[in-house]
Order: sequence, then structure tokens, then C-alpha cells
Amino acid sequence: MKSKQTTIKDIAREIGVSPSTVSRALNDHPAINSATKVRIKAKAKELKYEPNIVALSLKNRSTKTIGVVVPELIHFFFSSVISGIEEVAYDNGYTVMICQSKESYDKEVKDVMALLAHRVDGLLISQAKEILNNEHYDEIQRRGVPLVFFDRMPSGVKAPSIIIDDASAAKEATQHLIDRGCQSIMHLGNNLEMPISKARVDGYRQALLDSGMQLDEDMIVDCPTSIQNDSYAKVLSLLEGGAKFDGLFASNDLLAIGAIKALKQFGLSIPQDVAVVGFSNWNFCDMVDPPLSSVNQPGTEMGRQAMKRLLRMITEDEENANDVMMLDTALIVRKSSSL
Amino acid sequence: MKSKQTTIKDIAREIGVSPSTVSRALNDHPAINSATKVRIKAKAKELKYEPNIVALSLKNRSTKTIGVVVPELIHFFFSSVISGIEEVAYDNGYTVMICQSKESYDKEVKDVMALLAHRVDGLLISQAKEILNNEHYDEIQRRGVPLVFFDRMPSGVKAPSIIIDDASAAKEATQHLIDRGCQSIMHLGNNLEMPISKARVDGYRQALLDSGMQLDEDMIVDCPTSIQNDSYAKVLSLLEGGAKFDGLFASNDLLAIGAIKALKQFGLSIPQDVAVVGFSNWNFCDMVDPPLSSVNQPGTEMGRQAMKRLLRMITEDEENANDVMMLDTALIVRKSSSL
DNA sequence: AATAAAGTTGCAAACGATTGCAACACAATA
DNA sequence: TATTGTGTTGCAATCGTTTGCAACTTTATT
Repeated sequence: MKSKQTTIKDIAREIGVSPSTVSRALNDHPAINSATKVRIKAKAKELKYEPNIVALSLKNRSTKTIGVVVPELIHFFFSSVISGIEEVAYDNGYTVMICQSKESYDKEVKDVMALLAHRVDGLLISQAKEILNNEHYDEIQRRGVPLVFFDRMPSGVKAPSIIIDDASAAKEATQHLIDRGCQSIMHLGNNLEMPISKARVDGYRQALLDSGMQLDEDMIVDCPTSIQNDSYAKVLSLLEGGAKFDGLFASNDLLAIGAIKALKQFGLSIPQDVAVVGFSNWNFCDMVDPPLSSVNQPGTEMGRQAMKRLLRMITEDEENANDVMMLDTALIVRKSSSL
Repeated sequence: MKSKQTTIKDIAREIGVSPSTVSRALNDHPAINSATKVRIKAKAKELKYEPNIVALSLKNRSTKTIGVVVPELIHFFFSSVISGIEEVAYDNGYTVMICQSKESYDKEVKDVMALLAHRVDGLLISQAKEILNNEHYDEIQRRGVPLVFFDRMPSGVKAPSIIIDDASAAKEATQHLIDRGCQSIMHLGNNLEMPISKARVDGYRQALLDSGMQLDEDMIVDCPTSIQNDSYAKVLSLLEGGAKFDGLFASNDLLAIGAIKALKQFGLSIPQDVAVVGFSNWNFCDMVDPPLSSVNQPGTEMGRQAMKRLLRMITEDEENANDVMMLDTALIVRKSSSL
């Protein structure tokens, strides 16, 4: 059934020349008689010939394909990144293979090995939450396949990465709550094992310290699953336990939404009683009630930059570097934290 | 740089046998001496040999890769479908190449041609909003590449499809509003050129007719862009123009959210003054205020079924069929339409 | 007319893996 | 000893394309 795909040999047979001549004609090789070229090209069009990329990949030892591993596609942020990646890849004649690690270390390793077996020309990875070791990253580099991380980078791997300044973004968000008059600010972290989560906690801490506010470790709550039910349940039980706070900075928007639900249910109003700020600026931030203030992460731009960096590694065949590009974030203030 | 990938020849050279022997040993061919097998397998592990899928694809004329074309990845529904597709593909040893048409006809055609050039073993497509003709679908079939549509299928192409019963789902949603006591129900359509949008309008009409309610064509409003601003502006101007209605059924959730914003701003309360139902049951439906009633579209299941159907076409080499599988939807009633 | 110089085209090898067939060594049988 | 059988391995072709080199035809030059 796959037999209906036209090959260079079919054209050669029909015209009565050798496959090499057809190949050269289609690539406008100067040595080929122009009349022959015309005949061959016409026949190619007639038979809807399309070069077999698989054969070309084998010959060129380059698949013109790059592999992407993201934790979850359904996250708005990661789909935006993918859009940016595809845009640049497409413009440069590359196609993209996307895998989802589903936040699992094992799946991430399998994905990476599968992409390597497919002989992708490069890899763009955002690390899963579950982190065991870096062996698969080392294997990528041992094989000489270019590698760039985005958003979530591991420590101890010599590869470029495109990230945001999580600490300073978190600091800005916390500072905003302080400026607004909040005296006691809670932080909901998302899996504090992750480097980016740690960085956000650091930013939160720094803001409090800089303002001479006291740091209460009990106010830092980890919600590892990042499902709004998690933060909903945790915040509700804290409130019921008598916790008092007038500001809340969450490490992602889902956690913020869950917290808002708990706060509302406890009879508190937002932002009057508690001001809330999220992180990522997901597309639903201005749809919830009240509209949620959040730190905007430039997903599409991150994808573009990551792909550009990878292209530079592929084409310039440069040695491993570990430069870090930090993209600007912006705090989007909405009603959940404004007076 | 790509030179560091171990091949069968490397193993052969190091052991001192021919590549054919290595190949047979790794595939546990009975003719190979078991001592030799052990030595070869050990060496393969040592050199971290991984078969080159590109070479295998060329030889087998099968890439074990399937191509997917969706309108937009950032839509929750489509990312869910992708997850379902990947799940089944993965379990059957296939990898997935994803393209986004961005709702553009030209991009869809380019994506399809690129995937064909990559010699994917099959294609899963959800059609873009912009529809010009079916030539590219015909070309897929002319080449004998299996094709299955999901969610948005074209008319006039003989290929299987996995969809939901848009008309009956829309009818159920509208009926729910009628049962709730709504006297005058508005419908916000999303690009009424699209078959699925037409089907939803049909369902809406049918529900009204069945209940003996009058049909006012002015109550059917097209919002082609599917951005909440579109429905926000249209609904607001209708309200200001004196339009009266106590129910609203939107063809997708974004439109419903935009409408709710307009209604609130006009001083109407939901669901008391106007009951609202959306379509797709996006993940943010229970995060907005009030939580939005919506028709649940089983995205992941749709992806699974589409991939299964495609696998059957690939493996059983069956002739073109055009069976349609309709998946069950369920109206999820939330506060936006409950008393 | 002989030779050189273009102008065209084909052969064969290569990319990495698989596989039918031939070839070899050695043991068992007649 | 000759023959058959069994176990093990290699050769060569194949998938579709590209490309250095050789070979051929035709035209230009002396």
C-alpha cells in the first residue's frame, strides 16, 4: 500500500534515463541538458514526486527533525513554548517531534532514547518534576547531539538554557503584595524539590527580608501536585487551623485558583481580606473571579529563543557551552491584588 | 558531530565478524553461535548501540511514525486529544509528529505535505476553520497512506472519523435551558461555516422546535474568531440595543465566558437573569465565576479511538472506509445554569 | 584529419540495517 | 572414502537518494 509513493526511479524509468540524471535534474545540476531537465521536471510534477526524507536523512545523516520533551502539553505555558519552537523550526526547514514526560523521570528517559533512536538533529528539553539523575542528558551529549534546556533546567549539565529569572520574578510579585500593604504573606510552592520552585521561594524570602519583614517558615506551603484541589484543601485546613494572612503568592496559577476557592468559602473576600498573586499568567487568569494577578512568562518567546539557540549549535557545530538566557517577565496586576 | 552514534559496523569491526552476523545476533537469529551472540550483545551494550531507526524505516518502508494535524495546540480540547493519541501510539511502538494548522488552509496543506514527505505511516487530522478544498486529503489517499479524521471532518472524503454528535449534544444543552424555564434563548455560534458549528445550530433549532418555541434567527449570532472579546462585544452591543433573553447557549466555552462578562457588566446576574451553557468543558470551567455549565467533549478518549482506528487501517491494510464513530458527550451542569 | 575541449550521462559506492542464498567447516552416515 | 547433514558465517542486494569519477558524444581547435 505504501507502493504508491513516487520515487526517483519511477521517473527515470518513464523518461528513459538513469536515476542519477533525474536526481541531478531535479537539483538543477549544471551538467544536465536543459531540455532533459524540462522533461524530467514535468514528469516529476505529473507523478507528484516528493523526495523521500527518510532516504535523504540516511544519506545526509541529518533528519532535519528536532525532538522536544515537555512535562505536559495541556499546560498553556508549554503549548505556547511549542508554538514558538515550531515557528522558528518551520522557518528553517525543520520539523518537530514532541513528547510528554508527564512529569515522570522514566518517561522522560524513554522519550529521550526514542528521540535519539530517531536520530533527531537536536533536543529541547524541559525537565520533569521527578528528578533522579542526569545520565540520559550525558548520553545525549556523548552522542554529540545538541541539547538546549528551557524553563526547567537541571543542575550539573553543561548545556545552554533559556529560562526566566524565577527568583527576581517571585521577588517582584511578593514586593507588589508588600507595597500594597500586606503584613503577612503566605507562599504556596509547587514541589519544592524543583530548582525553579526553590528559586521562587528564594525570591519570596528576599522580598520579605529586604522589607524588614519577619520570615515565618510555616507560611511556606508545598503543594506538590499542582492541582487546584491540593492548594484548596491545604489552604482551607490552614484557615480552619487559625492561620492568619492578608497576602498570598502562589508558584502557579492553578494553585492560586484553588486557594481563592478556599478563601471565598471561608468567607474572606479578595482582594480586600487577602490579596492574591499567581505565576505564569495562564489564559484563564482574566476569566476567573476576581481576575487573577500573575507573573507573565513569555512562553512563545522562550520557544523561539530555545530553537534559535539550538539551531546555532546544529549549524555552527560549536562545542558545548552552558550559557543561560534569561527572559523578562512582567507582573500583570489584576483585581485579585489591586485595591 | 553525529559521528558518535554507534552502528552495527562498529560492533562488527571490534568483534571481527561481519555486519550481518551482528544483525542476526542482536535479533536472536537461531543460526548464530550462542557464544558469539553473547560477545556481540556485550559489545553492543558496551558501545550503547541503538538501532538507527532512519535506516530501518528505509528498509522496512515504514517509519513507525504517525502524523497529527490539529488547529491549535493551546486549546485544552486538542491537547487532550493528543494525549490520547500518544498514549495508544506509544503502547504500539509508534511515535507522533504534531503540526498545528493555526486554522489556516495553506498551513494545513503544507503540514500534510511535510508529513507525507516524512513518510508517516498514517495521518490523524482535525480540519482547520479555513476550508478551501479537499485536494490534499485526496493526495494522501492516492498515496495509499491511511487517514482518519477526528472532531472536525470534511464532507466528501471517504475516510473514517471519530467525532461527537454535535447536534444532539447541542440539543441536550438547549433542552436543559428550556427545562430550566428559559423562554428566550440566544445561541452564539463559532464560525457557522464549519460543519460542527452548523450541527450545533441544528441541535439548538431542533430543541426549540420540539418544545414548540418560536425560532428567531436574530438570536443566532456568529462569532467567527472564537475569542472571548468577540462574544463580549457582540453580546454587549445586543444588550444595549435592547435585546432580551434569559438563556444563552454558546458553541464554545470561550464565547460563553466573553458573554458572561458582557452580561455582568450590563448588570444582569447569572444564572438568575440569564442562564448560560458553554461547549467543550475546558479545564477552566469550574474556575470561572459562576462555574460554567458545559458539554463535556471526551478529548482523550477521542484521541485514543482515532489512533486505534488508524492502527487498524495500517496493520490490516484494509480498503478505504468511511465509518463514523460518535463518542458520548455529557452535559455538566454547574452554577451558571442551575437554580 | 587528428586532437583537445566541452557537454551529457551513467556506474557504482555510500548512508545503516536486514535477509536469501551460497559457502565453509566439521561430524555423522553409508 | 565418499556422501549427506548440520552448524555457523559472509556475500551481496535492497530500501531511495546523492555524488565522484569514468565514459561517452559532440563540437571546436589546430
